[in-house]
Amino acid sequence: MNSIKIKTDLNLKETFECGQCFRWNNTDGYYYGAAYGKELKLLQLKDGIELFCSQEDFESTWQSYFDLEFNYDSARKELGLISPVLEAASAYAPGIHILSQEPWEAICSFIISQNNNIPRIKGIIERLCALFGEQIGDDVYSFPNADVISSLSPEDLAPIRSGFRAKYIISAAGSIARGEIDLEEIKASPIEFGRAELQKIHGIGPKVAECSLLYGFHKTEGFPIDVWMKRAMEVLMPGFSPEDFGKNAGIAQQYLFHYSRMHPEWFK
DNA sequence: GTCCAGGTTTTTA
DNA sequence: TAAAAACATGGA
Repeated sequence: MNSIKIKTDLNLKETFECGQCFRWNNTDGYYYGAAYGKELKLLQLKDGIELFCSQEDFESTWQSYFDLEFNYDSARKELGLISPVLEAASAYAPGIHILSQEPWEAICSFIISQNNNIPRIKGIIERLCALFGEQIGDDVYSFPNADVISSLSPEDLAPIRSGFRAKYIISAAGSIARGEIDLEEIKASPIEFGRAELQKIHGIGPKVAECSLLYGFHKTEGFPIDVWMKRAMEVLMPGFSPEDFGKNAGIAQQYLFHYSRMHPEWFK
């Protein structure tokens, strides 16, 4: 397998473990995962990353998936001017990139995330892929598309143990498979359209919609507010609102979310 | 046994 | 209309 070395500030550990994605795992120093129907193995280098894939796959999929062309350094500098706390949060994990996940995967994953914890979310998604995705490698499966999921019953989903969220997953898949919710149109439209459209889906409220838009549609002005971000804004950024962070609010959100989750003692 | 987890829906007052 | 309870599951 040939590999490609890229010079970048992207840090795999920070990016994969900051709560935006659920399908990447570290084994013996390498990261393994899948997206867009392709598996990938990665290695962190001192001044970049090494991807074990073809040049073609890099250019068609991974370059944009990992947001390698965006200047995070200048975004961090701009955000740092807003407040010292935000400057500290962005310096805490400066290698975080906002991934461009597949829209349906992001929608489905964050439906599963509601009132749930990250290890269990990962387990549910892993079982969902293994049972209903296509095999694309040695014990690696694609994320099952909405058409496949829409034809299932809650009983079919019982083995993934998603609990009360099963009916939401099936309902969302149906809305998308039937074309009632147009993912392409959301991608091409301003974020307000996506917020309204996604919240028409049974089981999607403001927070899951916002996560889907930021992580699945790369709407970087998106600013998901969960229990952590609510506390983080109250304690770390009093007087500020998401609009103060501008077009890179989503990046600010990710820095603050990760910074807060790594310091739970601040919110006791 | 109780509490909590990157919320949302349903029920209740 | 707004606040509280219910929703499945599993680890602490």
